[in-house]
Amino acid sequence: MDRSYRFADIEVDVQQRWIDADAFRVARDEREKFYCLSMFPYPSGKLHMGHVRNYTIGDVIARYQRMCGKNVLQPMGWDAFGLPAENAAIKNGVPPAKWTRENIAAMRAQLKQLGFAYDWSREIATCDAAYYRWEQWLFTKLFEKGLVYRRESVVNWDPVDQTVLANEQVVDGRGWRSGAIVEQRAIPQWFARITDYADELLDDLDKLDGWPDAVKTMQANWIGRSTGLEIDFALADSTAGQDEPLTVYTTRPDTLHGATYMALAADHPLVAAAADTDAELAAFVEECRAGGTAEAGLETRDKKGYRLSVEAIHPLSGEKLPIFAANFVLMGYGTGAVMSVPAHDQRDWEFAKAYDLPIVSVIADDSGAPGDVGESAFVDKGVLVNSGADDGKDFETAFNDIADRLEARGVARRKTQYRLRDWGLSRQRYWGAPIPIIHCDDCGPVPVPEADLPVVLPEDVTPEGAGSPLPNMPEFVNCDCPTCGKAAKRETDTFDTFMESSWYFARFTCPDADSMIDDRAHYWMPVDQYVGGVEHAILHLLYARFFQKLMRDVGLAKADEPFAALLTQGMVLKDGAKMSKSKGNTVDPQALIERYGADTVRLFSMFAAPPDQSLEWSDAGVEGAHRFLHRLWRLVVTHVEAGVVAPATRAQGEAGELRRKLHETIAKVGDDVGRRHTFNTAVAAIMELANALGRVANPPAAAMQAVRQEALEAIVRMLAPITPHAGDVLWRALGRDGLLMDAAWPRPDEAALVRDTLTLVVQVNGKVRARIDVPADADRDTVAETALAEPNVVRHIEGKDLRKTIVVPGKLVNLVV
RNA sequence: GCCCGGGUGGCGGAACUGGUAGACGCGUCGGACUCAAAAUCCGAUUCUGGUGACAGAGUGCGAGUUCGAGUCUCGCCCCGGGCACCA
Repeated sequence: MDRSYRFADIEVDVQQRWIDADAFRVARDEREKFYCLSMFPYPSGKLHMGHVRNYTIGDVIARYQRMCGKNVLQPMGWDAFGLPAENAAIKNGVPPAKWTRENIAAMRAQLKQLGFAYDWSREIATCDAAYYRWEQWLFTKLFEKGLVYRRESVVNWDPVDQTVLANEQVVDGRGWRSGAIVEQRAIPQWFARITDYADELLDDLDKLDGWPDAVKTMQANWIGRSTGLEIDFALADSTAGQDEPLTVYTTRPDTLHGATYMALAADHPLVAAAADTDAELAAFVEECRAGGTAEAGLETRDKKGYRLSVEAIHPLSGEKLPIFAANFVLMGYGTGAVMSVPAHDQRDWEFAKAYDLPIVSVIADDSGAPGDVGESAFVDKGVLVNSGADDGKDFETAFNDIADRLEARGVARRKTQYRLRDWGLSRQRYWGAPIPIIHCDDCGPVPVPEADLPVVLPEDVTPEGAGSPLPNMPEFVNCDCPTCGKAAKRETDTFDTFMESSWYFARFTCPDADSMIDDRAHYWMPVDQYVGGVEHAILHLLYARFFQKLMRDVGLAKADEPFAALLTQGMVLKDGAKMSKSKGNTVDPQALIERYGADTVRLFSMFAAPPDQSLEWSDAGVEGAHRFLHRLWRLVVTHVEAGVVAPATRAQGEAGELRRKLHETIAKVGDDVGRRHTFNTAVAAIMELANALGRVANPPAAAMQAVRQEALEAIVRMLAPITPHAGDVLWRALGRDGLLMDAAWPRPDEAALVRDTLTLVVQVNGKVRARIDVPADADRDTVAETALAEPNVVRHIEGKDLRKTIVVPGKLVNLVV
């Protein structure tokens, strides 16, 4: 073998061996399957370190499972529709399709250089009509089932560029190009009834044992199921020209006695009606519409209100309550009206302070007195006070008694509500999948018939400025109504790009199917391990779970959930900040691969941090990883020159000690890689073992040479998922045939793990004072006696009473004096 | 504002179920090899005091539970992710 580690030649040669063996192409067979999937990338140009980290994690898991004997599917594709392609088109005058496909080619080449074990025969690009036709098809099925519908909804409107902006394009309430104050504008858009699935999406989280609790909690909170009461507040008079009561929803009807005012969204019908005759109110409503639709912006701006001339009637006391139009109540949530209980809700409290409204505490604290609301709201649940006949009741009793009374009068209804809103699918964009709808003056919106699918997006188009070019393309827009045959107009909005990423995992199982998916999905699904950025913890993962259930309910899929296990990867940082072009702190993986090789880049990515935490980039750390590979290479060279031998199966003395270290390492690394996914500690353990091997005198005695052979074979196999190229060459140097990736993952020899003595820690009052060696089978009394005989222990307990002796078997002794 | 994470040496991190804080790597310092340098190898490296054995302090801050807390509880501070049209 080559005495020095020449990564460049090695990586090209080994990758060619994989290609020659067609090593990653998989099909259904009798073995246990394992579907390992990393979130596919948006083809933005070239790979960044976040991609490298993500795909290395996935590849390590896939290769590990393969060595454990499973039939492993690991595919790769491209989430190819999206906003950046349009921005690039405007900037460079290149059609988004061309830009996107060139990026895909560049990034595919980089992924191949990194040696990821993908079955490239399954590659998907979501901008291909062969792919998106099936989500168009599903949309028409959902239309038939009533699971999609059209209604008005607000968007960010740039009044200067005359276009709809994404939230990302609204900076401090202004359009990113024009600088104009962004307005909210309502336009008709398509929605999917994800709220019909809210209960199942929430309840099925319990089935996802392989998901991080943090992600499940975030999803549960996002869905936000609550039980409460919908209450009607009659208006005090009809001067506003409206007799409909104001309906509010509350989870705290026990605080109803403390309601002192009402707050309405600026676009609530009652506000709109009042604004017709009140110019000042109309101006306030305009002001509320400025600054975009993003929730973070709406929630953080100063709370403002405008008092209407109408008043509401409290349903219990009959008192008149003032009504405000308020900028913090949103029409999109619930009913667009809230009952305000300033004593027991912090936001209501702040508004009441600002507008000098009464704050009445109606919930007692632990002492039985009304909760103190002088400095802030008292939000705990408790016993009612200042509540007339309801005084003294606890939350549950008060909730039920008040609900019963109001329901009997027909002015309230118990209701389960969700924070989750229906999924808006429409985008006023060019580079996306066309929504397969035809608008007919007579028939209304008509889905495109299956035979006419796909609705193909014209690709030889370069958007030149703000707005989609599609509405200005008569050849795309003009068509005939599928129902009545009259001239009609095609829908020009495209789908939200989350549509494409909501089912690609299923399509990978059968990329050439002549239906959306076929029964190959029944074999491969669900994904056994999904790997991707934590930033997708809510939206992408929720939509994908929803789609899986939709595909199940149209009879295509069997699995209820798409991803059995999930690993959320942390960010890649440099100098404590996320790598980004704007910060100028990016590291180009390409340069690193050329300088150190793919194996070093992969090794550093796995070693520098646990996968679910952020990773701080370090050039020196990469050097360290590279150095280790050189050291390992030399270790194998030294060993091979001393002679390749049969690996040991038992050993005594010094060789036995080393062999125990080896099998302890095998046990730890298997657990770290297979169960914990803490690749950093697995690498550290392998480095420790390699350090121990480096201390073996050379040339060694026969018994030691056999253990070293066993150890090096184990190290090469344990590193195989992380550094597959160097490993493959070393595997053959050690006298083994075949592809390393098909070698069996090493298993610990239990017999080698046995110890006859253990080292225990002796503490006095919880502080370590000595260490003792005791027989592994020593009983508690023997251990305690040995501990008490230690000179340094004696010093610390002399002249004091021994009050307690705690013996933790195998760990420590704590003497309490 | 709301939801979810994180905070440990000079740096990245380890300590998995409440039981030796700092594994492994980087950096730094010292040594070996060399005419010299690079590479490589050996040793030291949380801080304070001490020649030393050892002693004291120490895991963002402040309380608490416990024989024992980086780990559990409560209250803060700071950083990161998400908030429905970035993907």
